[in-house]
Order: sequence, then structure tokens, then C-alpha cells
Amino acid sequence: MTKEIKQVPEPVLRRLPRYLQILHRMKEDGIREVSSTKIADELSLDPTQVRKDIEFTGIVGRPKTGFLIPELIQAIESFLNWDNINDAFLAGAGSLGTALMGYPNFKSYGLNIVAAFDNNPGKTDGLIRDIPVIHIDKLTDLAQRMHIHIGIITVPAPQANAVAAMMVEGGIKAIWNFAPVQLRVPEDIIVENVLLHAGLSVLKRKLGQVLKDQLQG
Amino acid sequence: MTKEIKQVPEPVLRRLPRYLQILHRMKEDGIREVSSTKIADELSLDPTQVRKDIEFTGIVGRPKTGFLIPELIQAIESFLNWDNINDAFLAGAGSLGTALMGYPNFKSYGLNIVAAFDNNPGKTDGLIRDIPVIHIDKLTDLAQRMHIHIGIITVPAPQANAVAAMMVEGGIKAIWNFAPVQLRVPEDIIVENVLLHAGLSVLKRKLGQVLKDQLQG
DNA sequence: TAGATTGTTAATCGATTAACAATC
DNA sequence: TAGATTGTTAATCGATTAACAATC
Repeated sequence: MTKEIKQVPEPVLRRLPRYLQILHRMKEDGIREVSSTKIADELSLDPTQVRKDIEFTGIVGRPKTGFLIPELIQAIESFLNWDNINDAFLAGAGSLGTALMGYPNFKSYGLNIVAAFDNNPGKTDGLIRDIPVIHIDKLTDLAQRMHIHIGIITVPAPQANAVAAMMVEGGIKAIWNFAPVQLRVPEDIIVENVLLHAGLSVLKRKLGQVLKDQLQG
Repeated sequence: MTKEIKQVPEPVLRRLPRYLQILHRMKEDGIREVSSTKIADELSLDPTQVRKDIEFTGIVGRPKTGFLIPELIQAIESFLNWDNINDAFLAGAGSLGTALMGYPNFKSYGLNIVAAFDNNPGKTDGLIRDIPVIHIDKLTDLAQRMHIHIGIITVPAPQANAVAAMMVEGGIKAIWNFAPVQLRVPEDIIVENVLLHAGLSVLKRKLGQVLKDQLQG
């Protein structure tokens, strides 16, 4: 059993990319240094929280001045493993899959979609956004031979688990799942779910409350 | 200042749709009753947590048997405001916007995209997925006149804040933001961010750890 | 009845926020 | 130096988990 020295809380991992977003903008504006106070202001967060998050990356700042922006960007991107490019397979060349294939920023996040898979013969053996689309039956074999570690699932919900099983059999270690389904995979497989309906629920519930309050004055 | 009787924690709002997912499947399978233990098992959650979450919806179960599935579904959907359909505007008729316009499930979540907006004249004045695409300049005026409350932002990051401003001016109260940008909007506007790079960061970081551990044995 | 489950209160856990000495 | 910020420890807050009487 591998003992993690210091588990990084997920909220930290989710905030760090937001820091990067504004750090890159500042860098483009020619700013050289930034304090955690400034970052916190921009994102409406607590300065102590920002400092603690940054601490996880191992970088040290300087009292009074703060952090050198290029150094900080480098530290966060390395910590998030963005400077290490991973090849990925995408299953489900529908409209969402196509949108992801065309998303230009993934490259800078270290994600490289090398092939897409679909069960529709009308789609396979062509290119979408310069990425080859292959029949889903070949996913497992190709994943094994190409040593792919990341799988992206954008198939309809009923097929998601079957696709996940193919990915696992092909040696894929981490699945980015866009289907609104609980995937049943071995414990050691990393699953990151994009639950659009969860976010929408939060939004609709809050909106419903606000509109109700307005009616009541 | 409106005092909320009982603020619902966001984690609760994010778990409830997952319950719905398996409840619908069970209902289709002809199952009539379910216990919180069963739901917890299916989703690898704590039974007490499930019971507490369900309690928020106001429904009462019966000892030994649990909850009647149709009643439970109804209670959760009503609590999440899904049975109340909201019209929405979508800004940015690119590939992601197109994917969302074609997403069939939104209707059952109570979201109805009535129009899309874009600044590309080649896209406007046509239909995408049966939804009219209109020039972005008309968004504010139309939102006002149609009393739209929800805006969906799928434009590129640099334009997101300008679009958000138009939406707010048009009276939109809640924004579902897919652009990786911190929106600057008035405090009373509800913003729900879909941060794809955050999820990807968690995935890549965990994968990096696992692969490193493997090398070290 | 016996037994599983609910509803609810108490204990635990972890993340956020506050406080403050050290530092450039 | 004076003052803002870092790094870090302590206090708070809220969510998760445990415990258990009530109930069908």
C-alpha cells in the first residue's frame, strides 16, 4: 500500500487552474510579480487560502513582494502535471465529442486526443478536427498497443459502462466521463465525472429561490 | 435582507441528481420501493448522508421499507425545480454551444433553450438543432422582452464578460458559464461555472501520482 | 414478534478562516 | 526603518459519519 506523504485536497486542485487563468492574463499585461492578496481579490477568495494552495506547489514567495509570475505559473502547471503531455482516446464522436476534439486549450493543459472512436460506420474511418475516427471495436487493442492512459467518454448514457469496460481492458488508467452515469470500474481506475445536470440543478434551485423571494417582496 | 430558513448545502444539490439517475433506472425496471441503504450502495455513498439529503426534499419514508420510488422522484425533481421549465438564451453557437442545443435531456431537467446568439453573420438568421440563431446585438433587448432568466455562455473566453454584461442588462438572473473566465457580474446574479480545466487538472494530477508510484514499485 | 430502516442527535473529520511572528 | 506580505499555527466552521431510539 502506497502511503501518500501529503494528500492534496481536491478543492485545491480545482482552484489552482483558476489562479493560472489570471496569472497568464497578468503576464500578458507585462506584470512581473503578484501577491496572494491580489489573486484572492481577483477571484473573491480568502488570501490565506490562496497562500496555502500555492504552498502545495512547493514554491516559496518573498515577503512584501509576493511571487514572481513566471515562476508561479511554472510551479502550478508542473504541480498539476500540465507540462507532461498525455495521449488520450475519446469515445463517442457526437456533437459533444466533436466539440472537445476541437477545443484548442487542451494542448496547453497537457491533453492530446490522438484518436476518436464511434460505433457509427458513417463516422468511422474519417477525420474530425484532424483526429482520426475509428470503429469502437478497435479501442481496446489500440489502447494497449499505444499505451494510452486517459479515456474520454462522450457516448450516450446507456453505452457508457460498456465503453468504460473496453477502456479498462485496454489499460486505460483514468477516465474523464461526460455521461450522466455512475461508472462501475475497478477501484484503482481514476474517474472524473463532468456532471452537467448537477451544475444545472444548483443553478435552477437557486434561481427558483430568488424568483420566489421576489414574488414575496 | 431575505433570511433563508434552511440553506441547502451545494454538495446536497449536486448529489440529488445522481439519485434521480438510478431511481429512474429502477422505476423502469419495475421496482417500487427503495431504501437509502440501497441508493448509497449503488453510488458508493454513506447511507446516513443519503437519508439526510433526501430529508431536505421534505419527503418522509417508512421504516423497514424505505421510500416509494415515484414519490421520491417527484419530490427530488420538484425540490430541484426541474418541474418548472425555464426558457434560456445561449450565447456562442460554436461546437460546444451546438452540442448543448442538441442535448435532449435538458428538457427533462426543465431547461428550454429558446434562442442562440452569435456575432458571426454566417451563422445568424438560421436554425441550429431547430433553435433560431440571432445576432448577439439583439440579445439584451430580446431577453428583456421575453423575460428570460437563464443565460448560457459558450463563447470564447475573451468575449465572455462582454456577453455576461449583455445578459445582465437584459434582466437575466442566472448564468451557466462554460468559458474558463471569472465573470464580473453584480452580486445578486447567480453564476454556475463549468470548469472543464479544473476537472482535467484533478484527473491529470491523480494520474501523474499513480504513474509515478508504479515506476517506484 | 424480529429485523431492517427511518429520523435525529452527537461525534468526527477536514477545509476554511483568523491570528501573528518572521522577513524582505 | 516602516509596512506589506509570507509561512505557519490555532480557531472556526460546516459537512460527513457514527450512534441509537422510534417505527412499521
